[in-house]
Amino acid sequence: MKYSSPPDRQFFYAQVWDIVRMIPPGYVSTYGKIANWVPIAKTLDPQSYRAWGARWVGGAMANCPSDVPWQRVVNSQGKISLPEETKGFSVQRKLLEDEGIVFNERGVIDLKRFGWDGPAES
DNA sequence: TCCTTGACTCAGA
DNA sequence: CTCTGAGCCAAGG
Repeated sequence: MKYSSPPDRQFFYAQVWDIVRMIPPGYVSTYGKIANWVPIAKTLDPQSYRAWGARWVGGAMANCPSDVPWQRVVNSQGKISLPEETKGFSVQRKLLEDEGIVFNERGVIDLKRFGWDGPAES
């Protein structure tokens, strides 16, 4: 069956955190890319992973240890993936600006300029 | 056990 | 550029 083996949430999160910790200051990555860099459990259907991996990464960010630079993870549009009125939004934006990342008028980060290419590129 | 909800992404209009 | 719909797992109430 497609989802016979439930993903090990703890393990998945740990892998995500490891990758996020590799993002250099002043750069950002996206949920989707990170999901791609995490090895897919062989028991997991690739199609489901494609549809849910990014959200699981989001879940990992929501539960990350304090040593993980979660603020360097944004959505594929280059925007902070949190409601603007929340505390988290302002915290994330400030942390990123302190690292030198620039937001345009619409609150969008230029991924061409600040996007990180991944573990392999480092 | 059923129902809701979630830090997503991509294609199409 | 903005908005919509589809994709479809898992934890928690």
